[in-house]
Amino acid sequence: MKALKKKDDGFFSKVYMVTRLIPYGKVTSYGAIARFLGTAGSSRMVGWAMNNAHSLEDYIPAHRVVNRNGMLTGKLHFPGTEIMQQLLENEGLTIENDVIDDFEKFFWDPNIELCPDDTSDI
DNA sequence: CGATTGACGTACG
DNA sequence: TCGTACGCCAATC
Repeated sequence: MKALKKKDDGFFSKVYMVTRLIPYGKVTSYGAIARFLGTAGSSRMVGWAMNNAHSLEDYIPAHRVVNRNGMLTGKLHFPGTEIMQQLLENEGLTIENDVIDDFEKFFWDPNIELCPDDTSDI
């Protein structure tokens, strides 16, 4: 059964997995991911994972992950100060004053979309 | 090896 | 209602 079980080495792998699953034109929050992983209070780790994501070979759409307020807090960490905003706008979102307009409208909750029940076995 | 930091979130005053 | 303090876990200095 281990084969079926992804046995994510840890918190980070899960974060990357979920982040990669974020559909085009959608965004999510660190807290949502953290909660999906079962560690709602460890939202900080999600941010750390994003920081480490730059070293990953896999492409991690970190620009689709924002804070609870829908603010592009991590945009400063991108190669360009406006890269994150540009990417989101390219996906059809509207960024105003570094804040996503209608954030909840584009919000993508992994707990709902990914069916947490499935992860129980996978 | 110990202390600090870190792309957040929640609780409390 | 707004501002400040604390907690989470891992990585870095």
